[in-house]
Amino acid sequence: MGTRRATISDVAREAGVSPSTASVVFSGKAPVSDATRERVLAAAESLGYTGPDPRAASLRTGRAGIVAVLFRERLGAAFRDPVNAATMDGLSDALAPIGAGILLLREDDTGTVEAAPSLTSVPIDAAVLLGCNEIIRSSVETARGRGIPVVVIEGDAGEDVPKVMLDNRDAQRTVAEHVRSLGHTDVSFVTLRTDDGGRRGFIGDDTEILIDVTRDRLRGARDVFPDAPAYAAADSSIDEGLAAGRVLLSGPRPTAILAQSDMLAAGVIRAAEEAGLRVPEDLSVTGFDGVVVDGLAPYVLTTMVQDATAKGHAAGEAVVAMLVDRAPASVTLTCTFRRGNTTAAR
Amino acid sequence: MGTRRATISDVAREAGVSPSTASVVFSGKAPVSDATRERVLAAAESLGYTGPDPRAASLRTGRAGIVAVLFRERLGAAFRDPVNAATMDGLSDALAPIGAGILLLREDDTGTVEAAPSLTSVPIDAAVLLGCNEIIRSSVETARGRGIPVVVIEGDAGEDVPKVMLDNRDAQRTVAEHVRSLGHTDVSFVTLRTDDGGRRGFIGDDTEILIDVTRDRLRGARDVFPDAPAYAAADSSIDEGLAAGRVLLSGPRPTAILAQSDMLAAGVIRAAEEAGLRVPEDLSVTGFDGVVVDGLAPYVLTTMVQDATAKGHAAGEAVVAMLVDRAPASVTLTCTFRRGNTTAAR
DNA sequence: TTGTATGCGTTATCAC
DNA sequence: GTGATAACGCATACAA
Repeated sequence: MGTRRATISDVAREAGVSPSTASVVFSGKAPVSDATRERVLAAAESLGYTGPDPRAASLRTGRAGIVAVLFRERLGAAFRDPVNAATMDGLSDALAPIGAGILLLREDDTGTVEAAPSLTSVPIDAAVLLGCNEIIRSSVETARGRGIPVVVIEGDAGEDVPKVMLDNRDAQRTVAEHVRSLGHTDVSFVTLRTDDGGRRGFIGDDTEILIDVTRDRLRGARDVFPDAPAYAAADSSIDEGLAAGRVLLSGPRPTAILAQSDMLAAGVIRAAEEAGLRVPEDLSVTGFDGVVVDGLAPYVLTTMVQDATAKGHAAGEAVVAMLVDRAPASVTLTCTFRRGNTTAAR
Repeated sequence: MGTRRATISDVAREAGVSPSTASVVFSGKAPVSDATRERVLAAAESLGYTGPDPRAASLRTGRAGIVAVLFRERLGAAFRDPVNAATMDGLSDALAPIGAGILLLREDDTGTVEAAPSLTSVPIDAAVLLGCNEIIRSSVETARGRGIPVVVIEGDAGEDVPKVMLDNRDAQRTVAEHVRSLGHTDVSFVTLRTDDGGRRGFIGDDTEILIDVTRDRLRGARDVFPDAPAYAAADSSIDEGLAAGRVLLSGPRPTAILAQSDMLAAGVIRAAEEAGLRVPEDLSVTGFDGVVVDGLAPYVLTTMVQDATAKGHAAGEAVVAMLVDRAPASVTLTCTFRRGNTTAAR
């Protein structure tokens, strides 16, 4: 038992071939006669050798077969959000051709830089930054310092970092214009989180918003309703939307509420029902994302539909491009307006 | 530009020290005088060296700082399930002390073994198998063949593979007994998926169930109601529960429906509302998991509460134990009964 | 088609 | 506290 694990050299020796020949048998990078292949495989079998050690191979080839995705939040929280989940699906698909695994990295909330595995301590070929903000931005420098390709989703990390963007501001403006065209003037907003802490409450100045998506969508809404109050939720969930809705419906009542996500909008609708208001007759509600909100039927949200899977896919393709030395493309995806049954004329 | 990236030897030379000393400066594994540390750090800075290459380090140390989690499903689907998400949270926390990242691996549905990164082609220190079934079980052999420690969550992979189990059968029996004690005799079940395909429909024999959790919970329910019909959902979601509920409420109507997850139970409740039934007066509904179902209020499900975070945490601790050569513990977590307001006497 | 030689970048060990 | 040396296991250029 204390015997050391067989290496490819051991296999080669056992098979009576050179290490390079044995290597080729496993990598398939050069033709090998059937006879030798057989012998090598048999030798491997008899020695309990199950293939090249990925650690050694990655040192040699410079490829680890791993792409890191960097999150701000706790991993669980990150995935409960259907938009993130879809993004991961798309990323995973786009990465399949190069056979790269996805490594989840969580930017240390605690500041215990030592213990946290980070872009620098783990073998990766590329990194995808999701939900970029001021803090995460420094990771870009770290990664690029090591020559690791980086792609940013919905964030800006400088000129030469490929990004996958969404037309958040324009899209939110589109919804807002729809609402205005219905005659609404008393409008309130429910926004996504404004910082990593996830504090709830009314937002004064949008400079206090540290998260790009939140800020951009709010600006789009303010393009149409400059003075409408905005209430920040702690995260994108129905329950947060419910809480926000309760607050917004308790004072002087708006006739429309624009939420920055469908989950939040669903919560706002519940708050309205709770207050005895009918949607859309008494209150119009809009969302953002176009995700399927489990259990929201019969409501169909008026919302901007984004293709989160495509977002992940585009990021994955950019990664693949960089890894094969092609120029990666920055893309901006656009949302499409979907009129549901949650908005009506005033 | 074409110049090669600096190595630790370059830094050492620049600083006028030996490579081993430079190494120690970065690893902190041995005392170094302040003066030399300064010089090394300065040299690194000037050469743009940002620390040891993880690939080379992992070859040398035998540690990659990565723990793989193997899923059956698409990544996105895997995480939308709140139980999985919580499990990942727990795992991530338990792994934090050793600073390991989490690598998502999806067992290839396609059979394209070549392209898919798998336990054998990627540098990992340990693997966690989630939602074990017959297919995934072979992965255990693969991993163990390479000397990679493996932990299984809710599955059995043989005597010497540590597992984190849940008392699924006992727990489901507990709920069933509660329902029976309320006087119910006409009962139906809604189960989790029975195989990777996720087909809907009534289940005949439980030998056709390939997923351990589903089979165990069903057995617990059958311990109390041996002849109750069981309808399999395609996955654990409110919408699937709604579909199943519609089917079960369209024929001879049961007075109670036992669902194998809270999400499914929530859907069943919607189906009941849709059919004009009051819960729990006309129909008792139970769930499983004890997760927060976003937007289900004012209902509080009668359910078995499992600590999914603890499950992930236990798996993580087992991994850590194995990595430091301690004997890992197999644990069985137990669920606790929670009486909500969705069950009532017949 | 097969073999030989070399180095990928690091760190553990030991001696000083 | 510091330095010399030897692996770690493999893949590739090149020669045969």
